[in-house]
Amino acid sequence: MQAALELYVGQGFDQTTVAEIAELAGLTERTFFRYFADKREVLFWGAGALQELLVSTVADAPESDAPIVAISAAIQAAGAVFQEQREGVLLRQTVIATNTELQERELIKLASLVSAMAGALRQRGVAEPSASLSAEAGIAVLKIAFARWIGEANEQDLAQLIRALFVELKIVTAS
Amino acid sequence: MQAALELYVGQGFDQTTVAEIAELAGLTERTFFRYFADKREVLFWGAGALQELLVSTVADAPESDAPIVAISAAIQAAGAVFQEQREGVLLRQTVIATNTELQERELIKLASLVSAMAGALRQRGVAEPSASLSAEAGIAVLKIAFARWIGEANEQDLAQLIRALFVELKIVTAS
DNA sequence: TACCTGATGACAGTAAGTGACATCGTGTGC
DNA sequence: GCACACGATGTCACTTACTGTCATCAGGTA
Repeated sequence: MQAALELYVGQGFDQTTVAEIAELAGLTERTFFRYFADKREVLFWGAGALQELLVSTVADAPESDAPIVAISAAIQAAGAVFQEQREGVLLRQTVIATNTELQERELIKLASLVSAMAGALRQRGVAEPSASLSAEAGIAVLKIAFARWIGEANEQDLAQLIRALFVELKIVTAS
Repeated sequence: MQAALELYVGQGFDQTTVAEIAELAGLTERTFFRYFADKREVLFWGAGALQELLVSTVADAPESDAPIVAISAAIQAAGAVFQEQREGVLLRQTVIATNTELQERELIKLASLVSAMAGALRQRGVAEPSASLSAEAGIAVLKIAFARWIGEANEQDLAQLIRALFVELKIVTAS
């Protein structure tokens, strides 16, 4: 992972071959593919942990919380994690921004988060389509908040940005 | 396109080589790649037209319409198009459902629709983040409505399903 | 000591995608 | 009627991601 990220950042994702990564890491190309399904997957190793965080946060929310409130709590928790690792997150994102296939991979990971959160809501007794709608709304907020958090120089608090966007979403959909 | 779809449906996307498609279509592999950036893109030829429909529907909505109302109209218009071509849409979707990379491609097309609609809203004077939030909400509704429309045997009206989901979204986010 | 097992290497092969150049058919100006 | 320009296609060589298969090797166990 370290070798791959180093090369992706240094010379670009497209310009980096798996052979180079393997050599830098001191192993074989074949071994690389035993750990990562493809060249892209290296950048999404943390997705599993993120999903667990979201699911457990939704699951552990107070029973009285409405679906969207539980989702909001989960997204904020995710935001806090990003905030803690700002440097690494920014680096990773600069790489992703340069390559379409990486953006595709990121989107399917987000879609997986939606499914997982919707499942966690259903576990709480929330019916469809409310569960899916809430989960989708949460990821939509995360996407926009994340983009702003990265795009703007002045470092805002991501969790706070997320809260503000949930409020804005409420206003926008109320019309 | 016809040759590719035929083969994808008949023997599966993964099992179909570009060489086969080219042969069936009576041209060269190289020529195939002059028309389609990759093997996946064939299935998304209509994305451009869909985007135009969404953008123009948003643009042409009455000035008095709130952002979410304009978005709702656009998504319903898209739904109507799908409804008209139900057979083809279903066929296409069975192919996409079998392959992860196709799902990724579909997601990035949807993300492109979000950007386009958000742009159309900004053109109407809607500020960020309202524009992006509304557009994201609209695509979220479309995704869920589409999944239900396809998944259930009893053929419901897609536009109607979409309308119901916008209402549900309003309720869900109001909490 | 024999053995089992999980991780890695070695190697051959498939197929997607790209770049460079040749060819061909069609229309246009003269 | 002819030379020419140009867009579309074919040809070919090449890179590289990814896969299947078998050999090897190190560490732990009976």
